[in-house]
Amino acid sequence: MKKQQEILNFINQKIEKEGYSPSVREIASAVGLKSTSSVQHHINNLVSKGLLNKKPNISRSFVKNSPINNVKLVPIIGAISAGTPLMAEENHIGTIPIPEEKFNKNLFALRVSGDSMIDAGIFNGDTVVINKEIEPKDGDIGAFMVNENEATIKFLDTISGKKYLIPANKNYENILVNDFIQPVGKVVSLFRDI
Amino acid sequence: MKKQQEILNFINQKIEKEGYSPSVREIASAVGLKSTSSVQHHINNLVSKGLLNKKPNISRSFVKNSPINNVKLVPIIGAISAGTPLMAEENHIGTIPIPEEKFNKNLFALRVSGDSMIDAGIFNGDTVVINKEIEPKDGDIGAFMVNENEATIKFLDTISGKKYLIPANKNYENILVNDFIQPVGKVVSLFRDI
DNA sequence: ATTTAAATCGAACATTTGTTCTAATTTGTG
DNA sequence: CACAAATTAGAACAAATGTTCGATTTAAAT
Repeated sequence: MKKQQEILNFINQKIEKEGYSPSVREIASAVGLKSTSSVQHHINNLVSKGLLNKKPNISRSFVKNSPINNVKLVPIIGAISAGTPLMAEENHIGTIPIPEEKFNKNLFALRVSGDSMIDAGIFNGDTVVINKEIEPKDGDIGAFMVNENEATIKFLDTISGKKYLIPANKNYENILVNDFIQPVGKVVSLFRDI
Repeated sequence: MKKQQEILNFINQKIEKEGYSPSVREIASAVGLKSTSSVQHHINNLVSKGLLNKKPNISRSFVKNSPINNVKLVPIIGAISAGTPLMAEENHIGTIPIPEEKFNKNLFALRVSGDSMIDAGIFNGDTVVINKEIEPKDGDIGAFMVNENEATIKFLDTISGKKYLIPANKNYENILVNDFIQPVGKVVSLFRDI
């Protein structure tokens, strides 16, 4: 019973460390068994218990059942160079890991520049994740293209019948939404290195 | 040149989808090559270019060079129940993905409760990542055990020769550091769902 | 068209590898 | 101790697999 756990640990550890599965003989020598059939015996038990995944007759086909597979990477957009579209490859300055349950294909991340949202706890240098599928509604924090090349993070709200981009910093003015301001998506997460 | 990309894509795709590497023959039939040596030829090129990792003479030992492998999971600590140590399993309320370059074994995450650090942009419900290896210095934001069961996030600083935990909210008082207050680590990252 | 280089093929070989079978050994139980 | 069950060992085998070599075809360059 303890050998099975030992085998399971070694398999996961090997995949984690080396990037590929161990062979039955590598397992045998790692856990101190002299016969491959002893390993096979435990493997069969682990598989029938659902604790281990493998394909029959295929070498090194153990599959790691680790939560690390439930992570997706989202591109981070940095400075937007003139004329290039927002999501262009040359604007990507990194990636950010996102748990899969929050993930969909229309997420991306934006490096925040400036302190116009400081009262909302969004600081210069922070990274915000934006869901392009959700159009920001009144009261939401959204990302907007204010001209062809510049993206900004602001609250959206309606004041006396007109839509405004509203900074969270009294030193900045509200911006009346005109036809040249286009919503990109809703801000859904925030990351900061301290 | 295009075949090499095709092979690389198939390998990564296979690992991503199945969880283990393809064999040379599986690659051959997937990309439409009739000889294993043709595949071998391209594999050698890819390896010497540094675009592919594999161990010689070991089957299915291709290593996916995807950035998703460079992600580690860090436990999130929620409410600390009475009497249980900070890192006890029962306090873990989730995990948070962290890029590997920032990762070391002494990271964990804490769900922030309260608004005492609101002026530092740390809000109620945020998740902060704490490095237990770094003892917070003056000016740093750190996590501290204020009694056996309660952790708090505060600035640390020295005022007229005495150490204080300093909230970032004028509605809260500074806390004089006594023997019952122990540093846990330095706050290094912050995550927020919006 | 001629030459050169690159890509592909076909076959073969030596290991590696998963699997099976039976026997020996250890462990647990009454 | 005696017995049954679980674990391990040993050997063997067929299939899978990585690799190499020389020949052939294809593509590129002169």
